[in-house]
Amino acid sequence: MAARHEEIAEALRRAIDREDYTVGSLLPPETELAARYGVSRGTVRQAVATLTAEGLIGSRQGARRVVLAGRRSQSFAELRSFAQWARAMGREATGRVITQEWRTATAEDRVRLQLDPGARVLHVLRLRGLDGQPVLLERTVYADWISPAVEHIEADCPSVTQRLLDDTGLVFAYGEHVIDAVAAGARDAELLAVRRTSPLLRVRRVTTTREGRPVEWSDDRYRPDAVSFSVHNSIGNNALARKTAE
Amino acid sequence: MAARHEEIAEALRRAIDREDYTVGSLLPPETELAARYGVSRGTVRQAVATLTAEGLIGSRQGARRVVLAGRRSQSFAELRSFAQWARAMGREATGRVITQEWRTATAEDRVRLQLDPGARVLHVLRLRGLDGQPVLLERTVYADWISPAVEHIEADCPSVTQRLLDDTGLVFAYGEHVIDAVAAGARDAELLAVRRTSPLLRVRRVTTTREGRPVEWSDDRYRPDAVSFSVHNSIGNNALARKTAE
DNA sequence: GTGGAGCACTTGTCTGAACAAGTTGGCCTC
DNA sequence: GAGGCCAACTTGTTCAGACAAGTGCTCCAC
Repeated sequence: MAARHEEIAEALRRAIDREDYTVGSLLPPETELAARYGVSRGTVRQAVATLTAEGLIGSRQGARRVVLAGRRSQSFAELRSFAQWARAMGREATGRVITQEWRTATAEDRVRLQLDPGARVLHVLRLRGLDGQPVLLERTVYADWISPAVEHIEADCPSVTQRLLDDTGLVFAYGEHVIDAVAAGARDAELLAVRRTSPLLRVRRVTTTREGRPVEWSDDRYRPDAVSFSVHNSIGNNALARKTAE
Repeated sequence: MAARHEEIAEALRRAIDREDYTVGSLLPPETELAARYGVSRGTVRQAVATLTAEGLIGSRQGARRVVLAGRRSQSFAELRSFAQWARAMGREATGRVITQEWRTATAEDRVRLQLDPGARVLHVLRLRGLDGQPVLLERTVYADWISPAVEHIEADCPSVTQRLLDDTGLVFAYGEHVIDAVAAGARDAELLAVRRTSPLLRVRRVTTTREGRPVEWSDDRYRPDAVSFSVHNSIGNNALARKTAE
């Protein structure tokens, strides 16, 4: 936390948390906040823009900003790492590799991961749990250039993301997620301890490095009684988009 | 489209669409863009910040911005209105009210919609389709102050959002969405023309006005073979958050 | 050739100022 | 009392400049 605008954003978040500003109430004007924190109006605007993007407050020209949400659905709960997310919630994440094998990249793999023809990719089927309960089945395909580092990670490593960061310095920086629902197959049902045909929440995602290079793509299936997703959107900020089947 | 920074954002979007900048390539430096469009660096930064939030480009201090995604998953495809979204995709939206009735607000209704005890709310069950195929079943509860306007809308109105805007000037400005999966019940199955227990994608949402006042909350169930959702997130921008069951 | 130092380049942060545009509430008129 | 107009307030847009901080490349020494 170096930047002044981040400090101010955090101070405002805490104030909302503390209910200094309750849901539905109005935030002070920018000029007042600028004076209070001893910064220029631009810096305050940067701070409140962050909160607006997070969905905590609403903003429109001419009117004072309004507090939209109170409970801080821990937005630092990173989507990047299952283990980091679990720890942030005070839960313990477990992970276990079920199967792991090398295959030649299919046409779909090559498109999603920007690979050359004939590249060898690593397919990993991993079961993940929260406090001992299985909640997520991941079918992940890793790009050829990162697969060797993934291959030798022990089967019960709780955080692959952290492990890759420590070993190779790799950071998962961007992700594209497509969400739908599927019926559990026989394998899914057995591993997740649900009945066959019971509904699962599916997230297909592609993760890329800071440079924009795809690292992995994955078909993740969650037990919907254990995990859900939440998105905030506003008139000027459409993070979530509806899609039709291709 | 009045603001200069929006024009520049749109110009850059089109350039990425046209593949003037291909996926993985680098965007010109801010100073060069500023010179090209005859604006200050701050205005360019506002434009590229928009594209960064949309997930089209990646940004990090010291390095040139990189193009992350090419295909413009029409991000103006509003999440606010099913009908507007369908039209933007060149599809025809239909809607039909199945049941509609007044009830006294439950405790849950009062919390979600910020209502006083004893308020009367309107429950509407609405089936929506794309090009004649049923794809979405909406169970919506409208706040007492807007329900009278909703009550008299004809049963087959294709766009309730548009209708409320025309009739009352109401704008749906903010939304909080929680996404999971459920098995189709008997009623769901019959109306959506799927087998009972087949998986449905469920979105529970609360919509508010520009002033931050809740208008409606809804349990929407989509046929996952027809509709999915997509979200982009990045290291500094977590629109999507994972949640555990309460 | 390998590693490190250094440098040019690029993005991030912040200021202070000015004007545009939308909102809100009060006042005045009819 | 109802309606409309206006003025104060507040957020949105844009500018020009300065410095901080991270990246990536070249070049040099070993």
